[in-house]
Amino acid sequence: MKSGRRQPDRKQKVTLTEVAKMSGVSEITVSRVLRNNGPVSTQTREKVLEAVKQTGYVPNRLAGSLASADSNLMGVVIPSLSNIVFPEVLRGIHSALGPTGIQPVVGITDYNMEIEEQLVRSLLAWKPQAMLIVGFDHTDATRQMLRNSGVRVAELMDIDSEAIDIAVGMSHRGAGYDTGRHLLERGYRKFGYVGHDWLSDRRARLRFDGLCDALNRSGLSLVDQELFQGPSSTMAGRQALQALLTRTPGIDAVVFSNDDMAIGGVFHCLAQNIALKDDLAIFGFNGLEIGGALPQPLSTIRSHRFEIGRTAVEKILETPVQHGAPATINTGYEIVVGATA
Amino acid sequence: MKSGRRQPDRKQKVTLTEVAKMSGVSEITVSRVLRNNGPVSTQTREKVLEAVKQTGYVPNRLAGSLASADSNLMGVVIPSLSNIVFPEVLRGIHSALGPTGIQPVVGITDYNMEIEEQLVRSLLAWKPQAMLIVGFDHTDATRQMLRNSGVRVAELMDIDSEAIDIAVGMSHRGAGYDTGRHLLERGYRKFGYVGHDWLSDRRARLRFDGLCDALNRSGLSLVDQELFQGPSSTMAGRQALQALLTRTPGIDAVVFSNDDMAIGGVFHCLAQNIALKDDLAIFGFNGLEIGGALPQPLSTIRSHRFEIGRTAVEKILETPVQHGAPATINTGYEIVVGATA
DNA sequence: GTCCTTAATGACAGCGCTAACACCGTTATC
DNA sequence: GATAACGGTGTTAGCGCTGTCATTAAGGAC
Repeated sequence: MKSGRRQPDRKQKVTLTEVAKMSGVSEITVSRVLRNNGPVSTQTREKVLEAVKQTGYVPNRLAGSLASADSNLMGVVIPSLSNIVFPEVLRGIHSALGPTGIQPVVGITDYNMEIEEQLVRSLLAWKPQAMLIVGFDHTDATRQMLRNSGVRVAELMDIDSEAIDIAVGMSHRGAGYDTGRHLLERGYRKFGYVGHDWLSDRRARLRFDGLCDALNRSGLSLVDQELFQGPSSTMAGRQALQALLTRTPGIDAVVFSNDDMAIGGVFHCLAQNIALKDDLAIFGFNGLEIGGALPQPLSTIRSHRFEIGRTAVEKILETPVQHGAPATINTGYEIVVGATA
Repeated sequence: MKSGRRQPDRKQKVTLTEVAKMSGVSEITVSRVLRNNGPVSTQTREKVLEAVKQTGYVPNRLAGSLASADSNLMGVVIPSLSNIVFPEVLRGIHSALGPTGIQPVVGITDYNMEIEEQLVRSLLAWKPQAMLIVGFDHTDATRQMLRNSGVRVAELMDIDSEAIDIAVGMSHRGAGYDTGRHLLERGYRKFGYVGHDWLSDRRARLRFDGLCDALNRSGLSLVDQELFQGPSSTMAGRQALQALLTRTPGIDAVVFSNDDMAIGGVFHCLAQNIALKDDLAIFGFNGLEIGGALPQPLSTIRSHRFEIGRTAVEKILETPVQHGAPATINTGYEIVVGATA
């Protein structure tokens, strides 16, 4: 038992030292074998690998990363997992991370900037290779920390503001605007809006602004709107549409804050025998798979959530440190014509 | 510039040493202040905090964890993010982890046991506090590593096999069986099944087995089944139901592998004017929110995905090391009667 | 044979932090 | 007034690994 003053039985069971002793070489040689780094004879390599197998040695990355100042972790900060879009972004991140051996450490802010700050602080403590974070709404302290960290930072989803380092996403204002144009071109004139909590979803707000903008330019404005306090959901969309139509008859097109809500709207129409598109146009946002499987495919805008995650990781790994000028990558969006508008 | 042989500009910018010097105390005192650990006078504490603020010091957890053999990381291994249930489990995990300051490190296996092994290996290298992993299908090496690691291991979702340490989930066999009983009691007799890839979804297979079991005990068996090669999706469910009904008319109840698929089935019926429940019963699994928002709420079984994640973390944090006997926690399920069966 | 290069290995210091113990001065205890 | 107890602080020695340089042996060039 070696132990100096430390507990004899700390967590670590087998260390490099043991493997080195067993295979009759130095620690650094074992390290070289394991990392495939530096010249090692085939003989030695085999001896070492044999010893590794025998001992069941598991390297300690904490020690490794500390010694080499290179952690192979990536911080990921997202507001929520309830909204389907973020798991999809995560998928994209994972897909790009797969081959690199980098592991994501995920934090959830619940749309709270204080929690986000806290989270960024503790993620940076792991000396991550890079940080991915959703949106532009951060406290000054958060922005400060991210800038000072020196690691690459990607702000995801949105490109309507200036990035700390790089931003990867699409213009939500533009999407809202194009939604309005699309519906106007199809002859709709009496617009309603059904949305969810704006405080937490700044991007929904941007789309709303874009929509209003498009209407205004045609001398129109929203006839009525219904905002649901809380996260978006199908049920909320269904109920909100009912409320809206009851309060304000005559509306011929309703734009929803996203597909979840819009599908709820579709369900309301199905239940009430309201003819989609003819009696009432319904328009969503996101382009979820389920919208395309509806009896009448949902008219919506497809955002490229998976690509946002993947692209961000790819871009960030190209250059390991922050270069001066912030950049923006537009992953775009496209209108899905569908059959509900 | 201190630097010995190392690069003068490694990643770390400000260290404890700097903060200590600036505030005129020793490193350990700074450490104590920052960890709120050990007695420190208010005066000293303030001096230190001031210096921390001035320097923008960010602790290095790699070093801290190495020194204290205690990492505050938790490994999480899930098969996929495409299937909505796993993000919900993740939510549960996050919710329980929130107050503890432990960060999850997430790995995705894509339902591949080799990748899983690889992933477990590299997650264990971070000396996590515990490991959460979905299901019981692991390679021997994976099981070995998990057992030897000494850290708590929770296997999630399923409780139909013996756990390495603890299992948290529900009986999928039982859910399938109860689905069958429920439909039989309602007088359905000609059963069809629509499912997705069994290779990747062992739990769907267990439910299927349970269903068949229930039918057999009533002297019945499936009339026909349609398996979709690939991940579950609403569109797949819709198309598969169509195929099934075309091939085998006269079926009066179809059990789907999950709600995604079942909702696709509902959409098919809506599009074809097939009267749900009367002409054809549709039954899902999961109890997704959207099923309840349909014009006719989906009949299904609610699994407690969020609770599985939360409970697993809570249980695992109660006792920090593996105790001998494997345990099982049943989070249960319940039938949601709905209006489609 | 000399010089140079390259492959293979090792010695050593140190990454940034914390556990363990030691120490000092002050106050409480009798 | 001696002893104990405690708050507050520092010294020291690592945690387990890898970067850097040194060393040896084995070829190749000429």
